[in-house]
Amino acid sequence: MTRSEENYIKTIFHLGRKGTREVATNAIAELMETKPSSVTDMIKRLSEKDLVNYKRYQGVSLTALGNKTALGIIRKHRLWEVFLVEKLDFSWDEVHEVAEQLEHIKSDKLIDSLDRLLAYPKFDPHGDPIPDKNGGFKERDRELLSEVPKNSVGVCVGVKDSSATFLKFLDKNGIALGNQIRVMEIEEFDGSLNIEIDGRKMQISHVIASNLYIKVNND
Amino acid sequence: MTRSEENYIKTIFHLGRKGTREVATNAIAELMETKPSSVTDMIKRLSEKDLVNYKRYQGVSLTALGNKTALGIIRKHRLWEVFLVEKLDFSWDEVHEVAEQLEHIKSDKLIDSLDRLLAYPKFDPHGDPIPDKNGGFKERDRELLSEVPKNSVGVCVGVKDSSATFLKFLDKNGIALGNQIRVMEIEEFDGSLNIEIDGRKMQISHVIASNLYIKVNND
DNA sequence: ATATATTTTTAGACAAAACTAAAAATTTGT
DNA sequence: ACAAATTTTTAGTTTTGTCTAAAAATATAT
Ligand SMILES: [Mn+2]
Ligand SMILES: [Mn+2]
Ligand SMILES: [Mn+2]
Ligand SMILES: [Mn+2]
Repeated sequence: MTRSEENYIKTIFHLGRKGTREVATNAIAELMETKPSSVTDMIKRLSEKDLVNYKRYQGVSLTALGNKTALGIIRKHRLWEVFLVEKLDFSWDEVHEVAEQLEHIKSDKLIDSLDRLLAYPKFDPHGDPIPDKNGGFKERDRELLSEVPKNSVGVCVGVKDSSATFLKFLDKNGIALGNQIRVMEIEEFDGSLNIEIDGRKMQISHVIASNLYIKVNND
Repeated sequence: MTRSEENYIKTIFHLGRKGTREVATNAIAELMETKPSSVTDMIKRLSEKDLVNYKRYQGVSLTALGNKTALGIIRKHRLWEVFLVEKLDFSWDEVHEVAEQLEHIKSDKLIDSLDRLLAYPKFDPHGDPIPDKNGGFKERDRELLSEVPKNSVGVCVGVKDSSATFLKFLDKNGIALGNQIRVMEIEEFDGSLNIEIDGRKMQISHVIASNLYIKVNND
């Protein structure tokens, strides 16, 4: 598989999770910053190789083989992200770009050894689950901070938007994965929240809250 | 720079070390397992980018920029080889193939952090020197085992042929970098050697001896 | 010195992956 | 239901990097 094919497969996988079963040509083009005509060309090649199901004008979905391929790439991407943070002291806003390159390195032994070196991590630096060798992974039980009721208590376990700008914003405001969070007040007017995070009180906008995942303590 | 351009630059660098100043089109083609016509095409592109000096039919050589580029790639290649051996328990015959891929990853921060993680190694698993950030490196003082006189004593510091087959042969016969070597006898007839290696006596053929570098103890 | 052999370059083709512009199919609005 | 808007596909180019076959330059051998 070429690098480009792998990137398409990964994008189709991500778009297939959210939203509808069949992924639209335009959606792929937009996410990959390419043109719809290029997407159509590539989809045909992928269809030829039995990685996607494709009927023209009907959108595209991954075959079983395509799905397995996608999970393999995502496993590599996320393991490399952990490596960069844990072993090379990268910050969580710097890892994605490099992982985009590293995810295409082909060597089973390499990725298995990396997994062992990192002590088989289950989640990447953004709180996203890492598929195991066989592509299996459990989506962690979590909710957007913007969706939980007042007085909820939990721990911050992930980000929805993992852009560098958002992550740096969180750093600046001392918000990190693992922090204890209590929702003190939800402002009707603009949806902003008063929270207590690791003992410290602060106010965050609705936009911020809708990009933070927490695991609620259910007693 | 594209991956392919980088591979050409690296090959021209290696061929330029040994042998003559100007590198022949055919030599590049042979080493890269490609056709001479493809080489000519690429050389023109590299010349356009000021990475090589080229006058048709006169062979090719690296410019200052090309040289610096080559050293950067070789630095990455060798650091990754050290990483694979030291951190991921690869054997020295397994690292080259993966390093061929990893050497093309683009991130200064990545390679500097890797260098730090590995404690700034000076040599790769095959005894080849690792250029520093600025492309500087000192070729270690060493000689082929086949060229030193009888009774020489020294330490094994590198291999000339670093193919997996040769390296596995060395493993099988318990020969490794760092071993103490004494040349007991040189057989006139076939150039084979009787050596004592880490206290153990053995006989090795001329071919083997001419692919092992030793640093002779000069007293 | 001249014919022969070797090396290198050119010319023309091809595949991958992208693009633009235009056509075709589908969806939406009234 | 039908026109308009949107989405998707096709057709035709482009760039990178490769190839084969043929031509040109250089090296070698008698
Ligand atoms: Mn990422
Ligand atoms: Mn991630
Ligand atoms: Mn190597
Ligand atoms: Mn090496």
